[in-house]
Amino acid sequence: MKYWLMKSEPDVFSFDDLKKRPKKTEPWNGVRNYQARNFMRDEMKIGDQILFYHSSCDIPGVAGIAKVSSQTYPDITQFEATSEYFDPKATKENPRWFLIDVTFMKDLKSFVSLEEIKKHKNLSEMRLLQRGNRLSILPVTREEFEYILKLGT
DNA sequence: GCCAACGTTGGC
DNA sequence: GCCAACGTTGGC
Repeated sequence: MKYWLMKSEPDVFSFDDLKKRPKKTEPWNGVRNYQARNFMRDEMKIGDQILFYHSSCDIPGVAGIAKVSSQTYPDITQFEATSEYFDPKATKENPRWFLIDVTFMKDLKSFVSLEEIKKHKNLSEMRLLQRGNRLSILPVTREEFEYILKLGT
């Protein structure tokens, strides 16, 4: 099993929004970055655990725990001409963008802010903290995942 | 709103 | 295939 951190802007789609979805599940559509796509297409498997991270907001940080709940499949928004995620170069025979479904797994007792994460030496190697890392999906080690889980408990 | 970092695009 | 220009991300 692998561990991941997935960023979402809470104004657009927050951890609470995920909990309110039917089956507490959301297809992670709209990713248009190849590295992030490759993670979803090639590496993320059902049952992998996810730190659900709020970005571009007043207090960035990990809001809760989710999990991967589907195998990879094409992001349908790439075919929809009216979608903001429409990609004219993608075809159904040859889709360009893939995703997985994300499902709510559990709440944290307390939000683990980016500020808090930065205080802990054990987390200093996290890709999240490395310079210029703007990827919306990042791998996390088991140790980092468990450490953050503990901070939030 | 600023700006560093970096991905993408397109002309050559 | 290079690289300048441009766009986006995201913390501050």
